[in-house]
Amino acid sequence: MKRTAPKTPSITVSDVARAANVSKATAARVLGGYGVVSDTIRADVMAAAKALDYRPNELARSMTTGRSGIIGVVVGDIENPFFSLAVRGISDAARAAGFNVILANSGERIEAEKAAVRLLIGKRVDGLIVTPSESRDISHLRDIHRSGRPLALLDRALPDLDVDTVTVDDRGIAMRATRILVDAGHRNIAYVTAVDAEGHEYRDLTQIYTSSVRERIDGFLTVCRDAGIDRPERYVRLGATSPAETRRVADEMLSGPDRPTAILASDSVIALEIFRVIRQRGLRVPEDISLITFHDADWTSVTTPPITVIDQPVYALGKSVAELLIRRLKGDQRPAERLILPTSIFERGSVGPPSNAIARHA
Amino acid sequence: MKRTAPKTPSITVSDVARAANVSKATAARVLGGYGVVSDTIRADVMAAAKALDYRPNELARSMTTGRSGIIGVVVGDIENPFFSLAVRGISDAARAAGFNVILANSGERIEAEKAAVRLLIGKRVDGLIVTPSESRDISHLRDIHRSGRPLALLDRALPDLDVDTVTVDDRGIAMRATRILVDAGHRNIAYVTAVDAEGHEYRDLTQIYTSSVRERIDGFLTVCRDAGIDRPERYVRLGATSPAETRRVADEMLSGPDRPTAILASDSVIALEIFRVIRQRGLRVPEDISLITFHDADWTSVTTPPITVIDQPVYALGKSVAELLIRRLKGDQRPAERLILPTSIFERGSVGPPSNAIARHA
DNA sequence: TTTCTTAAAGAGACCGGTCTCTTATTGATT
DNA sequence: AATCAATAAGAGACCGGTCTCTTTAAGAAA
Repeated sequence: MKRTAPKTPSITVSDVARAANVSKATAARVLGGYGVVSDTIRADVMAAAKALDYRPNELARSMTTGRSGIIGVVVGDIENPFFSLAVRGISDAARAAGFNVILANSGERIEAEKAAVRLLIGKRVDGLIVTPSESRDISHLRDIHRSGRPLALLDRALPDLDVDTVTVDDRGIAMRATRILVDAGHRNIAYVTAVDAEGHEYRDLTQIYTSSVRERIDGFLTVCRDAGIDRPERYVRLGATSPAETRRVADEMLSGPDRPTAILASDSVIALEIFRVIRQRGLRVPEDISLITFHDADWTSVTTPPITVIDQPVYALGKSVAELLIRRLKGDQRPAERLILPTSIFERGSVGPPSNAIARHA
Repeated sequence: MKRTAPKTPSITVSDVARAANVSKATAARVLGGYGVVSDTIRADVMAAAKALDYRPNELARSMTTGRSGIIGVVVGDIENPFFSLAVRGISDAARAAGFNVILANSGERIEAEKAAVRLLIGKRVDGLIVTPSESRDISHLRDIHRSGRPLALLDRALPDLDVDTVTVDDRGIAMRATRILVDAGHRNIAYVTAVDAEGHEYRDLTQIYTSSVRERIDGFLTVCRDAGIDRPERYVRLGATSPAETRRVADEMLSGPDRPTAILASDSVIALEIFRVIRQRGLRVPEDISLITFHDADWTSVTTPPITVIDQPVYALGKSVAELLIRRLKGDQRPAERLILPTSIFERGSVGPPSNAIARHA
């Protein structure tokens, strides 16, 4: 154990003031860019600052001002291209408004999310953007609110939390996607999501604490039921939390007695793994299995066949939520806004008629 | 303009001290977890803190200690899966050691990189990890060094800067990849990189200021020359800085009089776009064009055919550089280390014999 | 009982900025 | 020439922690 950190004696306003033969207050006015200073003195101070290579201590600055110029962002998984892209949207909007972004990963684990929020509040970020991984435990999000810092929600709404929120119409778009599959003749459609629940088996919507996924499943089931499919909830698969888990889920699903003829994947990372498993098992898309996935990830357009996707406006999602937050940071007081961005479907080549009837009899 | 920020009067040590009927110093000892305090007093203070919902102000804390517990990371482009993965490696190592990460994007622009470094130094991060976008202008990196903060370099070495560095053997692996193409019979091999230079035309290595890319081109040219290929530098293509630019470069390249029969792409984002263009032009991989890319990105294994890739140990790259930096932060004084991690090639299906001879006469 | 040692708590300076309040100087007004 | 306002610079408190130094109290040693 070292006794103390190797203090780096950096140049302070006082040092500059001394060198320029002015008071600390005056030097601070010049260096901080506030208050009124005569041109001659300003020049002197600037010269001294340059000579000494003065660098402001942002920490000290934001301690007194109470503002850090930083927006804290907590996302589920930065490696997921969905989030990378949303984060770029956030960063671009933030930079444009003179804010910086500090990024934290929750890994979709509520405890990590809480820790990240606590850290960011401790660092006195000016505001936070969070993708809440759960709707059950949102005490930490309430805390943000209570701490006086604005909070905005990305991609996932929380009915109980009245804050700026930007999402897409998950239920509606899931319905549209499901309808494409139903219209193609599918009756055995699987919905695969990373979200997990008690017992890893889907029973009903109240198990699902991620709002976007709940909405999607709701939409999916609604269309299935409308189409007269019996107990479609049987085909909802949970727990595709990692590539390995997804592979397990997919393997189990594809080797089971009644193999789905179509799959709706909740994100592109899951879809990629499912696509791999389909291939490995010697099955063809869409002849043997149809596939639609959320998020127009890079790879979906270069596979053979290219994948039909739900194109969420991911970049805009990030940009909008950041803009909403920044508006708040600038003192806007209007009631919380819930933005729902339009979403479309890119129909490519991964949907076809179901194979089972033909296959079984062949 | 609001007069002042909406001050949130947060609970401070003094508040807790008052509530617990002890001095500020004692409360601070309990809350800060240092010094000696009796068990009874400790309990009192803790109770008061809980009752008041005290949250330490990390800003104030790190101002006095001089330590922030934060590692600053400046990468070229977070959206590039290469960097996302490396950042995860960094984050994991950091978290394991009790550090947090603050991430900044340079967009491979030197000015943005400098601004990011300045910002992070201002925020008093404990150390920095940078992927230097240029080797020409490294004054800002020198500044870090001078400011007493440790710096570590990721993926790109700087001969002039004697700091901890983790890279791969870019030259060697480029040679291996090129040799695979040469051995398959190719004589017209293009190397496509995002790096740009004066005039956008490759002339010689001294134009290239990104060490990893310079190394790669060097390896590439060496093998080409050894194979007796005439002026292989003609086939080096610069400026694939964005998908649109890549498309432009690829289009120009593939419609030119002597179309390459094989392409070596400097990263997976470039390769994806090239693959798209190849497809659009009705060309086949590998029958018409062979393709190898750096980085084993997700999509490379699901295309038809799957792409032969150079598998860099990206996660390990991030993890190692973070570990090196953390070692420094803990006071290690040993001389700067330059780690070179081993790299391999996954031969998949995107390399075949050249087509031109046959194609031209067919 | 007195003195010495040690543990525990208190007082207050400090980090590096910001910002309010005060003072000195200058020019305009009558 | 005298008064007043406006401008520029200075003095010093403050933000919320940490940390050194001092004081107090209690137990051990003589």
